[in-house]
Amino acid sequence: MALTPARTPPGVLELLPLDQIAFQDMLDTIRRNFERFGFLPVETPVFELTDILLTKEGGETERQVYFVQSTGGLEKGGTPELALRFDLTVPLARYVAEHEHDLNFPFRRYQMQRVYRGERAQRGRFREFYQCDIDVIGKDSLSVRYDAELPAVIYNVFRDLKIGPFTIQLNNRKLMRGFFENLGVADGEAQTLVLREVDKLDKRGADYVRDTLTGEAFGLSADVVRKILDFVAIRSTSHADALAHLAALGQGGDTFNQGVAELREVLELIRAFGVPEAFYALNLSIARGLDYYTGTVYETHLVEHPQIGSICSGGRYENLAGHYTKSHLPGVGISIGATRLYWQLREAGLIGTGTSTVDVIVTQMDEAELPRYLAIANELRAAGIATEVVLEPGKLARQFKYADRAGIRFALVLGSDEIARDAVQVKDLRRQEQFEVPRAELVKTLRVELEQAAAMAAR
RNA sequence: GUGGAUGUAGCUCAGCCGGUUAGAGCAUCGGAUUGUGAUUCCGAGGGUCGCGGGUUCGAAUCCCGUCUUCCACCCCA
Repeated sequence: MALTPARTPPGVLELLPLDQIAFQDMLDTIRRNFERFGFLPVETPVFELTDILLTKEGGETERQVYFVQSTGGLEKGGTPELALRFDLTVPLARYVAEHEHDLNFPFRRYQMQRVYRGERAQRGRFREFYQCDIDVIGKDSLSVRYDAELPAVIYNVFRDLKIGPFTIQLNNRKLMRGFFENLGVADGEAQTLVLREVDKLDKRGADYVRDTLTGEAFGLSADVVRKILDFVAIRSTSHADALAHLAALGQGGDTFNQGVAELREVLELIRAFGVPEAFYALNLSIARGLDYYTGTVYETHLVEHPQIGSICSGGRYENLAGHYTKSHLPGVGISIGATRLYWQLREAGLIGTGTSTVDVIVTQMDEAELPRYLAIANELRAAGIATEVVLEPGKLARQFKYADRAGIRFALVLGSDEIARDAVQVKDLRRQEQFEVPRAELVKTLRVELEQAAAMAAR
């Protein structure tokens, strides 16, 4: 019989156990901080009704969505009834609209689940990946103060992930739109297109963007383009510098002035939220491609690894669920693409394999003593120590090799000698040390060893 | 979805002006006086050379097609 090659479809990230542990550690850190800031957990199904997901009718969305079809439906043909979610924001909108009367507003939710996009697979781009989102949804209105809270969450998350210095970069869509209006680019659609080009500044360089904007597609004058590029080049180097830049912008139209005022308030509050000023900055080139952002927008970059790009982004939107409810539900949210982040951190050497979740392995010296080994394991487990017992007889060398490859740090050895002395040999495979402890002190000793190991790992 | 490159062992690759049984390193598995791993030594398994067709006495090697993967664009986490 011909074998079917065992392989994953392209565009997925499947990990070996120790890597999976490292990835889960990352998710745990993110979740812990989301909860610390008082966000509530929500999970939604991987698939939604097709008409819910495709309300936007955007060609891009439809091209990237995976449809889900039952066998019966397949025979009937037509557009499938179900589709896989491609982000967590659309499901959130549906969720909030559906449960509107049972939710407490402002509604603060976090959600960490996989999403699916039918993209052409490429390095560091996935078709199945985790998003870790937090959003705050207001009823009728939502203070701009929440726009300042999210950077505080971001700061706490990435500080705890210990992946080096980073900058949360801020901009405001109102400021951008107001600025474009002043230049005569009044049409919303055109502004979006210009913003999208401006977003490529860091990647493609000023010359490319200048050529595009003065070219046929946009037809802007050289003077206007120069003003845009100068404006968009503004970056702050400190809190005071950011405020000075805002002050220097002067007055524009209503939209422009509102954008400036919002940015000023957000900046002031970010500081009050306790984010050190080295970790946030004004960057007027941050545009974000998504057209539903209406105010504050964020991107976060690692200072020492700019090639990684944004590791967390989001912003303010004026009305979350307009497709599903007449209620006006403004919100602000951010998203961490955990799968890509993990993958890139690993590529950059910033994250290694995890530590095995198994603390101790009980080796099998003497098959007849198996009940004794199992009793010890039960005692350790009761004390909260994750323990594995070797159940099949075999050479000790093999057992150690197994433990080593599994990344299990401590191995217990109990043969007739130790049993006679009522003692246990504890071998630390990492430090290549072995010592004997009285049987009665085993749990206490292992606890101390494990605490030390954890403390060393945390440094 | 558009354009460009790639394809030899599980992985990284060598072999390619056509010529005997296709190689290396790493990995895997086994052994080195029976209670100690990752280091050392010895040995073993593993490839219809992406797939199909063509040229030829003879193809991993040349030609055509096809698929795959990768890169860029689009878009984005």
